[in-house]
Order: sequence, then C-alpha cells, then structure tokens
Amino acid sequence: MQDLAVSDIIVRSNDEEALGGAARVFTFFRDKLLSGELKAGDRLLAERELALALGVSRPVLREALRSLAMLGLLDIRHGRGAFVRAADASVLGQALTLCLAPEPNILDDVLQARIAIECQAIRLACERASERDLQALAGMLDTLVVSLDDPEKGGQADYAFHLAIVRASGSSALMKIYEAISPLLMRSHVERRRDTFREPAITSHLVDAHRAVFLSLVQRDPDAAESRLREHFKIGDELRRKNLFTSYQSQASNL
Amino acid sequence: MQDLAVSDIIVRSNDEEALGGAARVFTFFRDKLLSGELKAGDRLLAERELALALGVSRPVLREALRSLAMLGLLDIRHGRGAFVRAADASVLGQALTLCLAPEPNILDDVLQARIAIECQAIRLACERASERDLQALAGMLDTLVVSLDDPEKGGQADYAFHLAIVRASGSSALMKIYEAISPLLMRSHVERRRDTFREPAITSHLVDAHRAVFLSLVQRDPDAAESRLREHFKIGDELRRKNLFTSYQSQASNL
DNA sequence: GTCAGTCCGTGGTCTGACCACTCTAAACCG
DNA sequence: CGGTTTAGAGTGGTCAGACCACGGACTGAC
Repeated sequence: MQDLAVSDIIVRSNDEEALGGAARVFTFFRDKLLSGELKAGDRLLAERELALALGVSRPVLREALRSLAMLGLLDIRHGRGAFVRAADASVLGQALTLCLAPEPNILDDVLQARIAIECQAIRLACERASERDLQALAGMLDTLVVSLDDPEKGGQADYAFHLAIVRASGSSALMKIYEAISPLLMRSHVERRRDTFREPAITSHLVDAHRAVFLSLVQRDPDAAESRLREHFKIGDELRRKNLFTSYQSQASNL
Repeated sequence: MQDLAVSDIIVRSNDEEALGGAARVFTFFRDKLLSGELKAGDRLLAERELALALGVSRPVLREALRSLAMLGLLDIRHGRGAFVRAADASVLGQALTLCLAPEPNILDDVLQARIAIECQAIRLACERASERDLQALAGMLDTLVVSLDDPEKGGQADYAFHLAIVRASGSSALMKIYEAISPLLMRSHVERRRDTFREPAITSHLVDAHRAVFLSLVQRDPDAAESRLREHFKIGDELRRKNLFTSYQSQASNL
C-alpha cells in the first residue's frame, strides 16, 4: 500500500464507515447528483485522478462508476470520459419490470396502474392544460382518425394521445411513472391493435371515446373527463375480450 | 438455495456484441433474473469461477455484480458469496427519487401520484377486497382513532390505513408504485401531522373521512369510495393550508 | 485549405497478488 | 467424552501495474 495522505484518513472516518469502498464512492456521487452539485452534461475527472482523489484504487472506483452508469445516471464513453446524464424514465421502467417480474398477471396489473395515472392526470389537465396542450391533443386526435387502418401507426397515435393527456397534467411525477410503465404496456398494445383494427365496432368506439374525452377536457370538466376515460377503458376492455372470444371460436371451428 | 451449474453458463458466445464486457455480464444475469432462472435465495458461483466461466476477468465480473447489487438484485456478503435477492420496492423508490430530483414541486407532484394510485386502488378494492382485508382495515381505523394525539403513531396509523387500501386492491403493480413513492411522502407527512394534531377541526375530519371511506368500501361502492377519498384529500389539503396560514400569522404577530 | 498521420489522454481489460471475513472441522483441553 | 479453541479453506475486497482500444487534437505534408 502506498502512502496514505492524512486528509484521506480524516475524511474517511467522518464518512459512512460500514459501507464498502465501492458503495461509499457510489453514494458519494449519488448525493452530488441529488443535491444538484453535479448536473447533466458535467464531465467527471479521469478515472485515475478520481481514484487518487477519493483514496481508492481504480477497480473500486470503476465498480462505483459502472453502477451509476447501469442506473442511467452516467454516460461513460470510451476514450472520452464519464458524463453526467439527464434523469431518464427508462431506468424507472427497468426497475419496475424487475420488481414486477416474479408477479403473475403483471399485464393486467400494469393496466390498472395506467388507468390510475391517466384518470388523475386528466383531472389535473382540466385545471392546468394550456391552449398549446389542447391544440396538441386536437392534432393527435386527427392523426388517430386517419391512421385507424394501420395497426402500427394507429397504436402509436393512440399512445401519443394518452401520453399527451398525462403531459398536459403538468405533473412530472405522473409523467415519469407513466413513462415507466409504458414499455410494459406497449407489447400488448400493438398486438391488440393488430387483432382488432378491422372490427368496425372497435374502431368507431375508439374515435368516439377519444373525442368525448377530449371534449370534456376542453370544457374543463374533471368529473366528466374522468368518467369518460374510465368508460373508454372499460368498453375497450370488453370489446377486446369479445373479439378474443370470437377469434378463438373461429379457430375452434377450423379444426 | 442451490449453486449455479457451470454448464448453465457456457452457451453464450454469439450473444450481444457491441456491449462492453461488464454490460454484457450485467444483462446476462438480469435476464436470468427476469426469466426466473435465478430465484431469490440462490447462491452464485464464486467470483473467480464465474469470471472463468463467462470468459472475463474478475474486475469486469465484479463491475457487473456490483451494479446488480446496487440495484438491489444481489446481496453480496464478504466471505460468504453473492445471493439473489427478492425484488424490493426500495430500489424503485430510489430510482424515482433520482428521476424527480431536478424537478421543482416534487412533493406536491408526488402527492398527485399518490392520489392517483389510491383512487384506482380503492375502486379495485371494492371489487376484490376479502373479508380479511376489511377486518384489517377496521383494525387500523381503531388504531388511528386511539393514536390521534400522538403525531408519530398517528402518522404511522394513517399511512398503514392507506397502504392497506392499496393492498386490498390486490394489484401488485399499484402496491409497488405506492411503496416507491411512500418514502418521498413520509418526510412531509409526519411534519404536517406534528403541526396539525392539536387542531380539533383537523383531527375530527381525519376520523370522519377515514371512516366514510371505509364504509363505502364495505358497501363495495366504487364511485362513493373514490369520491369520499378525493374529498378526504381535498379537505385535508385545505385544512393544512389554512393551518399553515394561521401559524404564519401568529409567527408574524410575535415579531 | 485540406487531408493524412501521429500522439496523447481517456476508458477497457487483464494479471497476480495480498488482505479480511466467515465458516467448518480438526485439534486441544477439561 | 464434551466443550472450546484454533487453524485452514473458501470467499469477497482491494490493490498495483501493465497493456490495449478508442477518440480527438495537433501537426505535418500535399
């Protein structure tokens, strides 16, 4: 072991003591991130310098930096350096996926979370939505109508519309959580769309329901908006079940 | 609790290519976790053996394992080994905190998320709550009443009651998200309680509101339950603001 | 002025060694 | 024989130094 600077010893003893080296460095940077002392875009010192400054070896420092990178907090680029990254909901989504992995019925469950977020979001949106938000929603409604016959585009337009509602709520917490659960929803969303886009009952409901929700939002009526949104989810669910049933039936008759 | 066989590992040579070594090992284990091939309590091979089996050096392997440990997926214990850990919502909470750190008004924002989750949860609970769930809630209601004059216990009882509602929804996704945001709420919750527990208007509202919510739940009336819950949040918020106002007023008169 | 090649700073990886902790089982003592 | 102590093996924790691979900047030639 090389010479140990006295200052290093003092700093260490005042720090958390029970934590391992890597964990100590990890929390060190995490706290800098939380306190805003490190902002997105900042560049960290070189690994060799950091290791020296923090009084740990390079492998230990790397374990900490790698952990931060895996959490999406750092962007480490070969030959360039380590950069602080803007907070990203994708990590949240991954964490949620990991947490929910062992549970059964996740899909239906996550759908419940989606309904929860959206219903609260639209209430807030009724209070807070700006003219621009409403115009954006109107545009998405149009996109949704013209892309009814394309499962891919239609699904995206549908998602964009609902996402815009959450955005119009002006609540970043709702937004982040919604983004976090979105990837889990996506998988089934497009599939369902592909199964149902030829059913007139479903496509007509789709347009009517979204339009009704939008109108309530324009009228800034939270109760109406929420109940129409709930209606939309409920009917959509029923139609999908019905469609699933008939498709199974036709499969059975083909045997 | 069983060791991971080396044969389980060898297969992966044509895997993802662009990823760095540590990232590759990381996703390797993450996928094993997601697929259920690795369950909570399983013990990993020793680092030296794993490194050999995966074809990477020990430092690289350690970067990956440390990352998994930081995510709460692994429990690495000095002198004993690395064990797979049960999914934990605390990581979700940390990730959320990190994501929301740069945002202003997080507290109010997270409260909106809380309302969202609970309102949906109580609707589901009206459908799904078991007799046991209801009895548990009844018990918590009693605890809440008898601990009105203790900010600490009262706050805990309050939280326990609301958590029990979410649990009664039977949705693990709602539950996880609720647990994730709870720590962010806790901070303000106890403080508020300390400021307001001597106000008769507030404490009486507290009991009435919780009881009303509970009764609607017993009657399995989703609309009533949700609206009473919203009422509870709304009035609680107003009372706190009012109390905050008068306390500022009295401070001013003391100057 | 543009392009190419070189050089330097950076992260990426490896090796081999040693330390610290935990458990176990053998050795020891009563 | 039974309980205690101790030595060993196996594990993670840390370290130092070296080398490779990538990216950008500088410099030289054209």
